[in-house]
Amino acid sequence: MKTMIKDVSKYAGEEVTIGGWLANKRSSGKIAFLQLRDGSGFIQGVVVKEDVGEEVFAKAKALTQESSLYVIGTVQRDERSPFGFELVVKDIEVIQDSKDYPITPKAHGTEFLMDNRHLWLRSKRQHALMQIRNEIIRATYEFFNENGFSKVDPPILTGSAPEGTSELFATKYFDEDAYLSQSGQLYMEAAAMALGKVFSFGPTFRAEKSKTRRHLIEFWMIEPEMAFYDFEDNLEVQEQYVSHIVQSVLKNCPIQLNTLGRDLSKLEHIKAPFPRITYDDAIKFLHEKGFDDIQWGDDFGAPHETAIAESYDKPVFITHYPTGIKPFYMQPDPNRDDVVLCADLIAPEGYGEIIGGSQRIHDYEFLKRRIEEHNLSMDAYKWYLELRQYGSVPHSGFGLGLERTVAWISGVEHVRETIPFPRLLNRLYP
RNA sequence: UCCGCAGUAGCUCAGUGGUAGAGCAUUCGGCUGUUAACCGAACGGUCGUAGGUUCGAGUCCUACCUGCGGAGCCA
Repeated sequence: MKTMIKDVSKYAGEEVTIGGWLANKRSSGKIAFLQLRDGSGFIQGVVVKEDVGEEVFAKAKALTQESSLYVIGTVQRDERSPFGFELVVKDIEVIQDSKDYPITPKAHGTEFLMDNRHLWLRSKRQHALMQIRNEIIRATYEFFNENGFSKVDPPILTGSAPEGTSELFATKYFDEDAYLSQSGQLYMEAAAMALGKVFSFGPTFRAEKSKTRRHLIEFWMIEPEMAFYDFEDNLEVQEQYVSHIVQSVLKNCPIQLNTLGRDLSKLEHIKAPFPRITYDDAIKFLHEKGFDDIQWGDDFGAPHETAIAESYDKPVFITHYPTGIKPFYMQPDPNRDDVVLCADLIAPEGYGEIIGGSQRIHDYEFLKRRIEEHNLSMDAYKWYLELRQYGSVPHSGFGLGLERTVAWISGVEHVRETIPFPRLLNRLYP
């Protein structure tokens, strides 16, 4: 059994064997420094010529970037290492000699790195991002499992197009038209009527020609749905969930956040409750700020969202949007039917909307009327309407975009680095 | 789809109408508890594509291709 780098602190003073790759090397006539990685972490191996002899030292000097190898050595505490430990190398066994590794230890452009995404993932920065992504996923399962939710998997292939086909990826289901899912929400509503509190975690596809740092063609969404939860209950789940994942990353990924140079003071205070502002007040606020390009009834653009988010140091809920700019299934405010019981959660620092959620209409006749008003196919929504015929209850849910959340917590500019193999407007390779 | 920026060595870039350059990578040599190590040498080019202006184009003009940033739309 090989020792994992992340566990070496348990083996101080002992001899271990590590299976890994050479990330980089600095060598000379008398001493060589091997930057080793094994997937679990990074550590420096030190090869001293007078201790290992000519043969092993020559082997160390000849090592090339990203060669795979077994390294046998003694774990030693050393204050010069940012990690606290080094490996004093005794012997090296090369598994495969790597030639001309494309990603050199110097600056590279985005296009080149994206063309080499399969190799770029090995870098310290990308490794840190993938581990933070994994921690957010782990903390998501932890949060929902501990709070009585069941994970339910909605289908990815769907039949008729729910809300217009322009942003859907069309495919064939034998002889029928089919589309890749752009949201599992409607299915999750059905699941909530069966299991009470449910959440999904899966891919989502949007055939939008979006070209910004916040957009992917294929991205992952977490969609909880809760029976008997009203609008207010929904917001409380959201702020507790987001607080939980931020605090989990702070607790379990300190090395990764440090690798990324993340300012921890921007994350430490992210705890429920989160501030709220109504759409009405947000419009007033924007007018006071000098935005005269937006009127009541318009949806916010990215600059508007950023301006609102900048006046808070936590994520902020924007609530009660006009009915006309939101989907047909959202429950109107009982006090005024020109706004709906919905909220978007806007992340700080300009990362944009990370959650969209609402209370859903549970009255059969009303929902049916809404479907008609939106000129949607009654056949396609037959099963969805039936949820309101057989024991309908008030219920709410939301969807969180994983990559935007990873980008915000990690502090990286672009969502393309937060998913292993991003699908972008002009990228399907590798 | 619209607006803006870019494309020169494997990579990152400089080159301001007159002989194609540097750093990194690679190879060879030197040297050091090194931190994108450093020093010396070698190797490395259809200047995105097509056309045009000019005695002469990497450089100026036109079109196209590709990428990046942003908008719209959204998570």
